[in-house]
Formats: sequence, structure tokens, C-alpha cells
Amino acid sequence: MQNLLFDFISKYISLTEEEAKAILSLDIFRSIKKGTTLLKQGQKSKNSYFVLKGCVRKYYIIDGEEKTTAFYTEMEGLTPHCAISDAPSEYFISCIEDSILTVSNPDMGVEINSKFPKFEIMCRILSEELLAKQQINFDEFKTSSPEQRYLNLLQKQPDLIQRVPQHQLASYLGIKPQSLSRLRARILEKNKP
Amino acid sequence: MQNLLFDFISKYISLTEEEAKAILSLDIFRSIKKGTTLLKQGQKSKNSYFVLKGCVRKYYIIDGEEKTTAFYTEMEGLTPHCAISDAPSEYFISCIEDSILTVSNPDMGVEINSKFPKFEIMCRILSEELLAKQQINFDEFKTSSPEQRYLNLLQKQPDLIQRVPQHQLASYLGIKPQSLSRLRARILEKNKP
DNA sequence: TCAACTCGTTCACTTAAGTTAAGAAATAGC
DNA sequence: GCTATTTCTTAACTTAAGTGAACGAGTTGA
Repeated sequence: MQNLLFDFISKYISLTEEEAKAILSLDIFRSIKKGTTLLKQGQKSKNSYFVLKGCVRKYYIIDGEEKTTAFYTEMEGLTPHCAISDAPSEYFISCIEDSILTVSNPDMGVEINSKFPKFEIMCRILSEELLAKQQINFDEFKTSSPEQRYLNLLQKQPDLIQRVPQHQLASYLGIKPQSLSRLRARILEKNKP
Repeated sequence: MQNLLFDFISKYISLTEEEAKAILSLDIFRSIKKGTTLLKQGQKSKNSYFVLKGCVRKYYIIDGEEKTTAFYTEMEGLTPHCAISDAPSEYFISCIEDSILTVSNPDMGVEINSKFPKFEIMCRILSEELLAKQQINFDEFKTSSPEQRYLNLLQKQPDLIQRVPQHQLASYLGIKPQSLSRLRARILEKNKP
């Protein structure tokens, strides 16, 4: 399982034995049960997560309604806003599958970054890359209809549609569960006759 | 005008005389006329921009229709995806006001970063910050209706609604110009009687 | 000065999403 | 194994956005 992490890192920088040991000594690997909430609205946790296996969801509760805005699956990381801003969290984060995550905090980052400056570089590249991806996602979302978004997701992450409850998927697509059901029926209707 | 840039930088790191001179020696300040296109779809420019004064717009042309997905105003920077990925650009970037920008490319970044490691740190902080902001924006967009988005924008960036043509604003909000007109009329109606 | 064009608005009509409610299907808990 | 709950779907109705067209105001350019 640890190899998954090192394989990922090796895409950005190459690690010496010493550096790899330094990371392992931080003891950051955790098994999390499905349904566990990692962060609640109003909390100030400083933890960052990286998904090695499983699936994690980010959601808001607005007017008593859950609004899911992101899913994180294998080889994706997330740093809640409250981990860098010291404002309380506006959202919840929870595991929707049994998962294996790395859990880290800024102190670990500072320690590793000061010992091994190349980590600073990896972090910059990672966040630049993530920013670029995020922007493309945002643009796609803005420029397309719910139906196009669904078809797009079907192409790009077909597994997500299987793994994730429909009502969570719906708000991820910016619509209500009933609309997603209807939309799916509409698509099937188009492709049948 | 250069002070605007240094004031901005000083929020993240403190510069020595030598470092400030190194930046100035790059000669990155440019005056751009309204209407100038900085990047076209299909191009592979490596330039990054930072807006000191004016307003820049990012838009796609999809099925012959312009879809504006972002505006960049004072003290905001943008690095097109093609500047880091060497894929051709999917979108256009153009000035919608007479503007003063800094224009830089990755070579300059590499040069400055290697001479002055603290720049690496600033870049990481900047892109982490930007990523966090971007995520909040995305979440707000997903969890709200076009009308809420408009009211939200009215609160957070009232100037933008004044500076920017309505039809560009409309696609920025994810709707058609006619819908924006109607939506504005609806809001006025609510607040009158 | 006048024609051509862009831009914002309005209108009538269509289409799709929101809302409310009900029931079937799957899941969890005991 | 059975109940309780959650999840998904369907339906009827409401509301808002998309579409196509028309109009006036403002701008541009010949």
C-alpha cells in the first residue's frame, strides 16, 4: 500500500532511501471505515488527506440539504480550506467506502520541506497541476448543461457513477436526484428506438 | 505601477534590493489596448499574465458561441493551461479594457526560482491559495441557482457587473443573455412593490 | 448622414429542472 | 428473517431557463 504512495511521488521527484524513510517515520497511513466523517462543518482540523484506496466525499449542508461538491478517489489528495486558513470548515468530508488514506498536517509538511527542499518543488508542481485541472473542470461545468455533464462524467469517470449513490451524484452535477433520474430515463429513451 | 507588483509580492515574501532588481531586469511590464487578444484557441503560447490594471477575459467558442468562464482584474494572475502542458489552448484570452499586465514565461520562472529559492515558496503558497479560492468558487457555483449566483456576484464584485458587457456576464453565470435580462427584471420586480 | 452592426431588452413558445407526493426496491439494524 | 430506513424512480404540476424573433438605443464606418 505504501508503494502506491511512493509510485505517485516518483512521478514528480525521485526519492533517496533516507527521504523515503523520513516519510515512513511520519506514520501517516490510516484505514478508515465507510461512513466515517473526517471533518465536520465548524471544525478547525489541520489534516490533509491523500486517497490510496477508496472514496471520499465533500459536502455542504445548506438549508438542511446535503450538497455534494466533490469526490476524491485513488491517487487524489485534498487539503481542506480550514487546514490553511484557520477559519472553521464550511463543509463536511466523509468516507463513502472503506478506505486507506494518508493523513498529514502542516507541521509534517514544514518538517519534511525544510529537511528536503525538493518537496517544496513537488508541492508547487502538484498544486499548479491541480489548479489547472480544477479550472478545466470548472470551465466544463459552466459551459455545459446537466445532461452534457452527466454524459461527460460517464465518459471520463464511469466508475464513479457506479460507486456513488445517485442522490450524491445529482448534487455533484448541480441538480436534484429526481432530475437525474429523469435525465437518465431521457437518455435511455433517445438511444432505444 | 511596478510598486503594485512589489506590494503584492511583499504580502508573501520580503525582497532584497538585489531580488527586486532581478525582477525589474526581466522587463515584464506591458500596456495592452482594449480588444487585444492575448491567446487564441489552438495556440501554444507559454506566457503567464498578472493584471496590474484593467480587465482580462477568458472564453471558449463552442458551436460558434462565445462562452466566458473567467474574468481577471487588478491583482489577479493567470497561467493558461497550454503554458504548462504543451497542448494547444482550448480557449481565448483577451483584454476587455485598456490594461497594464506583467507578461512572463516559464524560463523566467526557472531563472528566478533557481537564483532565489524563496520564489519557489511564494509560488507554492500562491497556487495553494488560488486553488483554495477556486474550489470555494466552484462549490458556490454548484450549490446555487443562476439568480443566487448573480446576487452573490452583486455582493462580492459589484464593479464587475458594471465593467463587463451583459452577454459576457451571462455565460460567466452559466446562462444566456436573455435569461440574465429576465432574471434582473425579476429581482427588480421583487424589490419594488 | 445614413446604413450596418452590436447590445440589451422584451415577448411568445418550448424544454428542462424544481417541487411535492407516492410507491417500489435495496439496505441496514435488530 | 423481518421491520425500518434509505434510496431510487415515477408522476403531476410549477417555475425558470432555452430558443427564435423583434425592437430600440447606441456605435461604427462608409
